[in-house]
Amino acid sequence: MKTVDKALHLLDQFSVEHKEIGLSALARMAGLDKAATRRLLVALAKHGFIEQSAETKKYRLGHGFLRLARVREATVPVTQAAQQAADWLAAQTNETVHLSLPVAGGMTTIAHCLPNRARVINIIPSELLPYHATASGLAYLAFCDPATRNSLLSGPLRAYTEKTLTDRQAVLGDLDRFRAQGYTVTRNTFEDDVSSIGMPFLQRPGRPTGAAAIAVPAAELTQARQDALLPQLQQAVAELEQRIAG
Amino acid sequence: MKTVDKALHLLDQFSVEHKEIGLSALARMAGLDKAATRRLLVALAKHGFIEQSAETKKYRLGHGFLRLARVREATVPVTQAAQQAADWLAAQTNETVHLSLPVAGGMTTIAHCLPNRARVINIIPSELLPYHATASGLAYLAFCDPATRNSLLSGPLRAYTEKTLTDRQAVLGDLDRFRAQGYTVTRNTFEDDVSSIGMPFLQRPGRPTGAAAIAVPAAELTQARQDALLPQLQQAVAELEQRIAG
DNA sequence: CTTTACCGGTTCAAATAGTGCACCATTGGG
DNA sequence: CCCAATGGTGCACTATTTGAACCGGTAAAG
Repeated sequence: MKTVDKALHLLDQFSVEHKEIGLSALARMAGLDKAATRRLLVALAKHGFIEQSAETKKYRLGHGFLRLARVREATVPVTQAAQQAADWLAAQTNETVHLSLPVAGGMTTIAHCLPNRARVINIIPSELLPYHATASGLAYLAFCDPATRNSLLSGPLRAYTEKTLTDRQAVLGDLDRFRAQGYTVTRNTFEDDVSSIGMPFLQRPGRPTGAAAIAVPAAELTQARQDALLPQLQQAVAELEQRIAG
Repeated sequence: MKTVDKALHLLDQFSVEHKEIGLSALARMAGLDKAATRRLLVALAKHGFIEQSAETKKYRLGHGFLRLARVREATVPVTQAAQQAADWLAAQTNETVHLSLPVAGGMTTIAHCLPNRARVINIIPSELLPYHATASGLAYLAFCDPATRNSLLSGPLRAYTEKTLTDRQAVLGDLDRFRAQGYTVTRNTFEDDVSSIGMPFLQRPGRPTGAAAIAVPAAELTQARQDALLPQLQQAVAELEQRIAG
């Protein structure tokens, strides 16, 4: 189904950073011919997944996604449950929390909560969390099936900081360790001075849906702090799994 | 792009009423061959728009929609603005309000608000509002372009109550009247004892995005009541249009 | 006031991708 | 135990998608 692949690949080009894209630009970004791109856009538009700005002639996502997101949320109420989990965990730990789901290129934030204090780790919800450099991404990788893992790790591993692991073998080694201990820890691998503890949440054993993570200023993540945070993260994940199972 | 059409047509089969659908059932519903259906589903699943229940083997919408709905909402914040408009209008009028967007087969509710009193018109948010039988649907039809109108009215016109107009010519005649006066009024055409006043909200002149409607117990919609409600509906729509234009 | 270089959009012969029947292996009533 | 469903697949046949080259228009550069 190469044609469908291409159409959906077009949709993947849109993001909070690229809300509206012109025909030529979109064709270039997706690596497709202009004519093909246009045909695909017309088909997508027919079903409300794409619309074209009348003045700029640029394309943007259509309202079709609102309806289907509602249906999806009625089917598996993750977003709602995730927000509850985030709020609870942030209140318990007094740290920044975020929950994310896997998409191509990284994990996307679906819920987050900042604690009530002055110095906190901020979160940019639109930013994709790379798989190899974040506690959330690694948590997902560690527990997903090997085929998915290999495909997600197939691209080049960018170094976000000096501490980012860019060697595939080293990452895979870490993943084994993480899988054994049931959670992930990263220190300054995505942003300097930020450490994180991550844990996947599963729909059923061996099938991770997404990941939860607590982000802490690097200096504050002592062994004692980590030991204190872990059970709380575990409890939040357990309750979330309960809620999305039904 | 017939292939893309078919793939998207599959997605249209899913609704709050049909959250999970088996392969054969889905093929039947969409009027496609089983093999073709499966190939399309696999392609959709690859991009996170479909997932398969491991136990029942049935298919359901994937999490891809959550992400893209977020992007869409960041692009054109209709849902948020619509909810504000619904809340304001319900408070002003002390009546039930709902805002909806056009999709295949009817208008889908994106925001609604019930007033603070005992006897109210209830709303089932997942229910599609048929174009020819509701104030919202007619409001959209009256102001959209003729080609869209014809295609939306092309199917058989079901009689929901004794008062539902099922003659295409009669509906078109009403639409002309509605377009002239700028709003729609329906009396018991979708549910008995419910009257509604509807109005489209436009992205730009001649381009309706969706519709707002006030639902009132039929006996209460006197001429005086209608005259009182109309300016409030107008104001709510005007403010909503302001907010979604930027 | 050209010239150049984009842009969105369209065309049609050539190449490729999608089709759907017939066929499994399972599952669950009657 | 059988029949009628289900989900899933292989393959000869055929319809669809492709993309270089092409418009006409606009905007900045010479």
